[in-house]
Amino acid sequence: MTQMSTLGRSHLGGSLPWQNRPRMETRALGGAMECIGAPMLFRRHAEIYGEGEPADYLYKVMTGVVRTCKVLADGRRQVGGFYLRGDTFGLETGAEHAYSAEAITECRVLVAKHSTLIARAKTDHEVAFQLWMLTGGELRRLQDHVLLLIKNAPERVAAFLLALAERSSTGNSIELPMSRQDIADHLGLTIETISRTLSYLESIRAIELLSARRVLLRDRSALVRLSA
Amino acid sequence: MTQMSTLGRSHLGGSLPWQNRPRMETRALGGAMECIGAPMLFRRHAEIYGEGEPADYLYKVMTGVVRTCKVLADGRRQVGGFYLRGDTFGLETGAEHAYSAEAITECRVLVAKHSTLIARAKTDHEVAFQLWMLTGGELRRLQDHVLLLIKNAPERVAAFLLALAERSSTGNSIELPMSRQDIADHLGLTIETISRTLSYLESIRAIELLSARRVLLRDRSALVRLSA
DNA sequence: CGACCATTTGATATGGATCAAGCGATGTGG
DNA sequence: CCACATCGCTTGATCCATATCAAATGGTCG
Repeated sequence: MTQMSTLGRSHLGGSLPWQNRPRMETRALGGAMECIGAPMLFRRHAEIYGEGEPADYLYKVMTGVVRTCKVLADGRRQVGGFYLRGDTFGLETGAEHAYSAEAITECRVLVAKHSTLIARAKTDHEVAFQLWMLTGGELRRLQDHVLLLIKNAPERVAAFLLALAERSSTGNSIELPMSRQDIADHLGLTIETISRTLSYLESIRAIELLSARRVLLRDRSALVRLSA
Repeated sequence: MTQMSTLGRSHLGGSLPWQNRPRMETRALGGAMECIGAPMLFRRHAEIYGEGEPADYLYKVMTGVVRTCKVLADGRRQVGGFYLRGDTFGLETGAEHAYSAEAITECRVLVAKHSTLIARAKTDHEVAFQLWMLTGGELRRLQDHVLLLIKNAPERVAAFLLALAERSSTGNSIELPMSRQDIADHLGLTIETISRTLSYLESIRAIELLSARRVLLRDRSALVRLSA
């Protein structure tokens, strides 16, 4: 709460390292994000906003990877999702952020004031529609995630790898910018199970572990079959 | 798909058993649902719409209970949610229903054409806002559900009972209109585990099983503690 | 080179699934 | 009115997938 206002002031007020606004590929919000979004830089592991803080801003990843998390009273953590280049996060229909958001890698992010977008939405139906669609997209992602959470470990990991490959669209070799712990907390498993399952997938030649953070999908159909 | 159009025609076209439109308690959609919604009756276990069918209608429960489900290829079923009186379901931002919907009990439901609401939303910001809020509410429900799915069995069941009590607001004695299988498929457990967990909760005096389908919450704080 | 942290691998424990039987309501036909 | 079938639920016994505990390995950065 307190930190968010600090964040808002310091980040948006300070001089920024790259004043030239990046060109955008997506048409979400009819370019509103690009028009009114202020660029910000977050370093690795920096908190972008905290759970329960006022949801005053909407964010869009330009470069880097962001995770959203929620921590239960006893320390268990749920990673709600990973946001890659082009993804929007932090959009809420309530007053507060339901999850916190943290930069997994150094990140460039566009930030738009929520109230400004709402004001626009009142006159521009397209903006209103896009806000709705963003929430709807997030809803669909969560529906898929619920389905994932009732599956077994190989199914979850296979589905995760396929989804990540789909989104990062970098061919068959995908980078895992997040730690095993992040993946585990996202899939509702432990780091040991993630590691073992990746080893298992390698043993059946579905993937190859080029390094801990780089995976080669060598048999997508096997992964699809596995992901049930 | 095919069935939906059939449903659309037959249900909306036929003469209805209760022509006097019910009075409504909620202000969702600024009363649009009440103005343009056609009343429909579904009997126990009737399918309201199927997964993958065109999402042409939006529904609101007047009486009875509805469940939404998704069935995986291998038969595993996920019950997405239970919808009680006053709840809206079937709202999609995509073209198709992500889940199917079925009446758990005999149900009276208001049905509004999706395209009509969209058309209204273009001129009436309030309607646009309410549609967004409905999707946002569903999103928040799903976020909570994801959190629930990473907990253990007693935590899940306790949280489920508390949430149901909250929503049905019928004091400490709550009715379970859904079967153990429905609850199990909602919480990602088996009927045996649901049954055992309820027995366990009774053994620690947190609840009392008045009958299989009626539960007395006799120690809410214990349930809250358990639900972590 | 050495310290540190992330990841992997191994051994064991355990919560919930599975398999199986019993029980209690509700309904049906004799 | 009762015998009996059915269905949903409960309870018991056992199994198994994943968690937990523990140690080894490897990669990174000073």
